[in-house]
Amino acid sequence: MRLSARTEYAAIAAVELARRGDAGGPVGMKTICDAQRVPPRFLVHILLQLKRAGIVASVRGAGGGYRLARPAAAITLRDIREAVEGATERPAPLTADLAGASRAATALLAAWDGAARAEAEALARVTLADLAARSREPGQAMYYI
Amino acid sequence: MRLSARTEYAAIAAVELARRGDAGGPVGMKTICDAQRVPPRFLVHILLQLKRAGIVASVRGAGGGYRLARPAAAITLRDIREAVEGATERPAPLTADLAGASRAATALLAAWDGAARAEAEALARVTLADLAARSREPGQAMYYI
DNA sequence: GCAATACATGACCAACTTGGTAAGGATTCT
DNA sequence: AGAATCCTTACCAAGTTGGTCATGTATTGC
Repeated sequence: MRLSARTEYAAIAAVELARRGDAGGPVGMKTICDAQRVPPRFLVHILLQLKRAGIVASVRGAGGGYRLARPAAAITLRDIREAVEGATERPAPLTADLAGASRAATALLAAWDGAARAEAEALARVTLADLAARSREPGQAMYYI
Repeated sequence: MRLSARTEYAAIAAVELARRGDAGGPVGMKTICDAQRVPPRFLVHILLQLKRAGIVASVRGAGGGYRLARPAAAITLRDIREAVEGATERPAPLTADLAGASRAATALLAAWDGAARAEAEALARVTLADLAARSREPGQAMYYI
């Protein structure tokens, strides 16, 4: 799985919003950037995409900022990835001339799609609430590469 | 899951080789291209990658061509994708400054990695032998998008 | 030996994507 | 009014992708 910087930043920001919750009013971009070392000029665009996808909501003006548009338990990593990368869930067939599409190509396409589905389902099982909770657990085992 | 043209072509070519089997000697590039509508000049490079990865073997000279280097049942789509796209299996963390890596980032990384693993395992379950057999089944249900 | 066949290799290129910056506009609070 | 903060569009450098081209090298058949 290839992970773009946009997607990673989007997830980091969303988890940060989930961690802060609704109390304390909306969270400013600056706060997120400071906490997570994300280039602010870039995060603007990403948050905008999340907003258009209905994942976050914004409050303009002084004292404004962002909050999650839905409960953290109702937002998954899959939602976030789709919001940022577009719903390119399913691998498009190169061999689009359907008449000549060999059965081999058909079988292949089904296989690619199965893998894409497996990945998407794995992402759909992780909610922002999970991640926020996990990020608060003390003494958690470090994740090593 | 994003699927590059290289990967798709590589898989198509590999399945074609599996379909033809070892009888009849090596299969020429031209044969593959004609059967599957792949630009020949491009396929050269892809087959070379597959060769370097030990997935196909080549025979040079007149009457030469390609064949699978291993039994079709021992080659999976995962092998092919890794051969072509490089073993970029695991999403690299942007927040590589480990000391400051928040627990949130750590939890996220584990989640991304889980999804990548799920996808890779799904691909590893599909062998070229499966695909070749499936491509020979008559009256198979068409795969619609 | 020679020509034809067919893989091998590296250079090159246009188009697109990615990651990020810049600047000005709109909205709200004080 | 003025400061804070989000919104929008435009722009840009660098890398990746999807190919093409030219040329080299190995093998077979005559």
